[in-house]
Amino acid sequence: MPPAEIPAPGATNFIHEIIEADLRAGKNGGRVHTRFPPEPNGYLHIGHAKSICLNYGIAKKYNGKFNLRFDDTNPTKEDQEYIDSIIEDVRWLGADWEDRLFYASDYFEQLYEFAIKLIKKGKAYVDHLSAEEIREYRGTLTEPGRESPYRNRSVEENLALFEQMRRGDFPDGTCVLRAKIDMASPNLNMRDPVLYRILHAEHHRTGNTWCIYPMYDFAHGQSDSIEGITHSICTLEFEDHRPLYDWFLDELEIYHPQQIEFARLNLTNTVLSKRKLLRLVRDGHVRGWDDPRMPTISGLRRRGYTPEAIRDFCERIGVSKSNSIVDIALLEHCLRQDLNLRVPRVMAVLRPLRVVIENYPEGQVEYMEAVNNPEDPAMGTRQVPFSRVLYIEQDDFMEDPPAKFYRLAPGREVRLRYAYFIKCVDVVKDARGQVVELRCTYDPATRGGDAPDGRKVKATLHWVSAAHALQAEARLYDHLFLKANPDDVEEGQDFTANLNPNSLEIVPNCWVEPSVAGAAPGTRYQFERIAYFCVDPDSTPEKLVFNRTVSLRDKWAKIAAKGE
RNA sequence: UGGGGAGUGGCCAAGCGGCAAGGCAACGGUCUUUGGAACCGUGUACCGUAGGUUCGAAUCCUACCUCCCCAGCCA
Repeated sequence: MPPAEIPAPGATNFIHEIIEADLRAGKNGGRVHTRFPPEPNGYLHIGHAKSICLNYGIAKKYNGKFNLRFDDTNPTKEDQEYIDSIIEDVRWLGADWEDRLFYASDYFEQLYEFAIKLIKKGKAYVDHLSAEEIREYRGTLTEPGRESPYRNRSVEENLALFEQMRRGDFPDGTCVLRAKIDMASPNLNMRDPVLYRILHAEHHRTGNTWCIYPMYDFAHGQSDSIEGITHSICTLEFEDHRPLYDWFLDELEIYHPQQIEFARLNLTNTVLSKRKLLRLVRDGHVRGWDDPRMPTISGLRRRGYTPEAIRDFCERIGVSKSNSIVDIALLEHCLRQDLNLRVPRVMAVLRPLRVVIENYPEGQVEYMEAVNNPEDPAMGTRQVPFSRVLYIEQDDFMEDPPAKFYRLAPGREVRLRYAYFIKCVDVVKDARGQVVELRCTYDPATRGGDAPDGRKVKATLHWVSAAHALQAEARLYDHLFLKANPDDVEEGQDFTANLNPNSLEIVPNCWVEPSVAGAAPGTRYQFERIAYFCVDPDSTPEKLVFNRTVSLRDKWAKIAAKGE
């Protein structure tokens, strides 16, 4: 259920409540305008999706507007690659910024003018203290800071110095522009924060036109103001920056957006910080930002997630101000919920066990009609070839079955989905005693899956015709981290100690029914009784490659696990 | 021991003074040509703690406890 389709009135979280109160009070002339303001220094992840859905959802719900703006104020960490990926991801998630794609760098000249205004008001000064000295002068959490000796330079001197900074007269680190607020403030953000620093770095958009760049704090609030953002929604850690943003807006006498903070998303069994995700990529713990195990949007997309499932998830987790860790099982639930209704079924055997139907004529092939999706008859049917030699799943046979195992066993009869009842009459083993083949017989009267005499079987197995099946590789993914909280480690260890060594299992020799031939990367299927899969971009016509998106819920797995 | 936030069943989360929604998870069961899906059922939540106000408090007041964020010329 995309946010775009639920314009139903009524607050569903505390931010909606605030907005509705504003609307009732006639604030902003009834206007609602939000934005998503990423820094292009990494890939977007599921936590960002929460913010995107929140902001875009609000714009849709209250008939407002939504901007995409890059807060690109630090050229040393940003890159066009990130801009491209972010644009792709936000669009894929379904948020529409129409023609309002902006960059904080679009406002560099304006921001510079704002700085001049503060200097002229005697509210900003050029400080020649070194970075270390500034830190020392800032004081601590419990002790007030000290004023810089350069704090009381004249307006003229500050203007001249700032002009020189812009002109490039000084090397990096020589001096900074600082706001003149209160070195004794209990809020460290108010202790004369740095506004501009010298960075002789080429900016991915403005090139070399600037060698001074505004700090995020000096750019963010004003950018929102410039864009007429009515509700600046951000995460909790910016709560104590709010007084600073308010100070800028007041001193500059410009439009005043309202900042509202909410708790960022945390998910069990994964990490959601850019720093840690970057580390996983750099250290080769995963194959890249779009590794299907990554909680990045690109990773989830490659894994087979749908935007709808992610939106539904973001809807269900709610929005509050308390730090929380959402169970990743909820994300997976939303995924299954969505996939179940729209993804076609297909039969595939991951770990093949050869089955020969002794009484089935050699060379004969029958085409069985199979339903593409029992949840949606409109998806039609397909023909699946059946012949004398088949493959079934190794797990579907046990020579010495325990009590609740209903599947195939010596002498037992089961149903082959959409085909016949078969009975196991013999088990063929190799020299090591491994079962390598099953000899079975079929009952021609059970074609279609029912016995005219009314006898029942307790299990239905999926299968594939050996002569017709396509070879494939399956990549089975599991949680990236073993512990719900990856940061729960022993002294001296870090989160990588909790990495799941089995987060990727490659099953090289699988067989899938021929109907999937030619499927494009990204195509999703449910391999019946196993899991949802999608075609990976690594797939070739010769060798199909499938990613396991999410497994089916498996009651037998639970029963089996309990038995052990 | 400065400032800013938060504490409701295993995990999220409603609740805004009148006698604790919902979802996920878990556990039973029904049904089933996916042990899938669907459907039905199962939790004495002393609402962080202790006091107080009130006929009545998760909701108001006081104190305390615990957790998170802030000392980048990062965002």
